[in-house]
Amino acid sequence: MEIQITLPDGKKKTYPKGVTALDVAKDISEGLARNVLAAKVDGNVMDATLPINDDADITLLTWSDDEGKSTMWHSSAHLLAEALQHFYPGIKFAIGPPIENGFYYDVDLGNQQISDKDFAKIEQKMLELAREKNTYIRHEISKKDALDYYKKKGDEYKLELIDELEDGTISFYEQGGFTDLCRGPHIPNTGFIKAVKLTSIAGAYWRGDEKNKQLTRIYGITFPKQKELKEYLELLEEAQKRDHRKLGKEMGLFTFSQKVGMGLPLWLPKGAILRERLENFLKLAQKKAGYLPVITPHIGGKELYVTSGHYAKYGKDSFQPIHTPHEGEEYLLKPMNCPHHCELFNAEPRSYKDLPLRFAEFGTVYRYEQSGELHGLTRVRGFTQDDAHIFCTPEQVKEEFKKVIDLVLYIFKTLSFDNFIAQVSLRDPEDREKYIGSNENWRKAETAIKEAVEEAGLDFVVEEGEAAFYGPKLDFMVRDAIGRKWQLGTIQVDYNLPDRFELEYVGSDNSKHRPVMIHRAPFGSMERFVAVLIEHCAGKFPLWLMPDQVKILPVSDKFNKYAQEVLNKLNNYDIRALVDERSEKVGRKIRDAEVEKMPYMLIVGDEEASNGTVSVRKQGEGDQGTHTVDSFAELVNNEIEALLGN
RNA sequence: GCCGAUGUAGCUCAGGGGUAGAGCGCGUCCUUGGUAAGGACGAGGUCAUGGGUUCAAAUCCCAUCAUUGGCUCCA
Repeated sequence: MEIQITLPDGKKKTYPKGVTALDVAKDISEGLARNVLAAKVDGNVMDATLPINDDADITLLTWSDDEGKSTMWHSSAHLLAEALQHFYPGIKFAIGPPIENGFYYDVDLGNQQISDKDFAKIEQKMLELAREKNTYIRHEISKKDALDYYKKKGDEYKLELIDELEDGTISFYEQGGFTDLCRGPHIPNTGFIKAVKLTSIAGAYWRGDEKNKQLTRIYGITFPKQKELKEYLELLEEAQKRDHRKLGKEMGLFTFSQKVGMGLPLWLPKGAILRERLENFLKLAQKKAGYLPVITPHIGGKELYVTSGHYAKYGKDSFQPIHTPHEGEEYLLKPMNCPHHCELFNAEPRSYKDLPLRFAEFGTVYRYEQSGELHGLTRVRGFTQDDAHIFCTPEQVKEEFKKVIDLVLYIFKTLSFDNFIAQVSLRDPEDREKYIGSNENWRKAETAIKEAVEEAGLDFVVEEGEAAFYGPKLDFMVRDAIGRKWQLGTIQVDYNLPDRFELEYVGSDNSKHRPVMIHRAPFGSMERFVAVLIEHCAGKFPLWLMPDQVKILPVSDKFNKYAQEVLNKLNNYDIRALVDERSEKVGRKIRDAEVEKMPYMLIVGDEEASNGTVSVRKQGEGDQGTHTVDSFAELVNNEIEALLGN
């Protein structure tokens, strides 16, 4: 019996039935066969060593394929388990999947302890086992036998997993002296793993539920070449240099104080200037887009949040109410601006002619976050949202939504954020209880978002179960220096709050109607946005955002006076400059200015002072020749205008 | 909140049961310079906090606090 194998380039070849992907690879070239980690057969990733019995499309997966990498990391998790089993008798295994950068295994060590000091010996053992080139052998096994195996081992985690599997679909994988419940696929043998690095150790709850027992999670990563591990570690190191916490400190942008409280950032002058520029930039864009400014207080009466539904949902997990000393009133620190904005809408009778009504506010909100979750400026307890709420008719929703998408994209483009992910977050179809509002409204909102996103031509991913409890949303996600995903901009459709606050407008038919609300924040929060911006540009902000744009470097003390004259002139042009008056050589002043990422340096000495000029040096680019102060100012302002696209 | 790690000068970090260390930064003085580090001298620390062990603790032990890597959560 022969079968036909179709390769990705469309080439068809005939092989005897039962041929393996590895055989096919060997047929193509020995070199390829040495690099095949797994195979995709009719769209399913499987072991390269399994027989293929029917005509099939196959793709051979190597290290250059994401699926090849994750197969190897999955196999690496098994290898880690085998090594752990060697050192920690009685260890129980939970789950050990591949992840984006490597893999982990969750284990229950019983009374034994493990720490990162043990990593070296575990890594060595893994490499030793890898060198044995043990094959990963797949065993199809009956549910009963699977259960018996783990009953004997006393591993309740695997038993729980098997319990949920259907008989006939269960497989074990065995390599060397280790057998694990596993769907697969795996690499042919452990020999592909040439470099191993265990990266961290952490607690993780069994099945991700904090009510369950906490297991020990060991993270690691492996590579087929030692060199690649080295490169990866260097990359990590580079990324850490961009960490906004480090750069924020170095550049004097923000700080924290124990006395003020954890998760409550303090903006230093330079950071405040940066943030102010961002705010002004957005304010201008919003003004053009028809937003109206509003201002609301930092606290709100408890009833406000009872009405909005937030009290029932988050009351217990918020900063607790503030009580007035004599009247016994209760106020909450505002965790969001929308209830206040609803009351602004309600302040006057509204006509359909007023809609869409767009209320914008840089509103500072306070949310209780668990202490362990706080992180630099990306996860804080007090932050300022670039918030706005659009009140519109149901017919206007899609159009307004699209306009907001345009605004977000304009902002991202201006700041050259290009590698964001647009994520449409919908309800969890399994768990309707989590959400408030009618099915009808949810369906309307979800449809409006999907249509708006499609019409805007945006690439997006859909995540079920990620919606806010009151409505679906479109989030713009970006990654930070260490690869973590953060939500920046967000746009959310809400049919719920207008109901709860009984918002109404008079339609053209002279009867009352309920408006729809769109919550939106292009930056998300100023804190998080600045954090991501810092990491994105490694502290080299666009010129218009730089807290200090120009440093004037007198060649010697004798020219400090002329430097001050230049400074005054630049101030008149609204250029933020300062003078390096230290008694240092100009080479030193240049170096320091370069290191602190000063966009422009103006060297002034005898020649410049007598001609009323400056010698211009651009950060990272070097000498730009001599300019008059006026022409330099023009140059800077032109550059800024070009960046802002005005 | 839970599990792990860390906490020494303004910053980055070394050290380690018996006078507290380096580099950078900072200050003073010398030098007055031309496109990425001039020189000399100096100031700065109850070694996170509180207990314990010890003749003696920054060092060992315990607790607390903070920071940090994860987990859970995230309007």
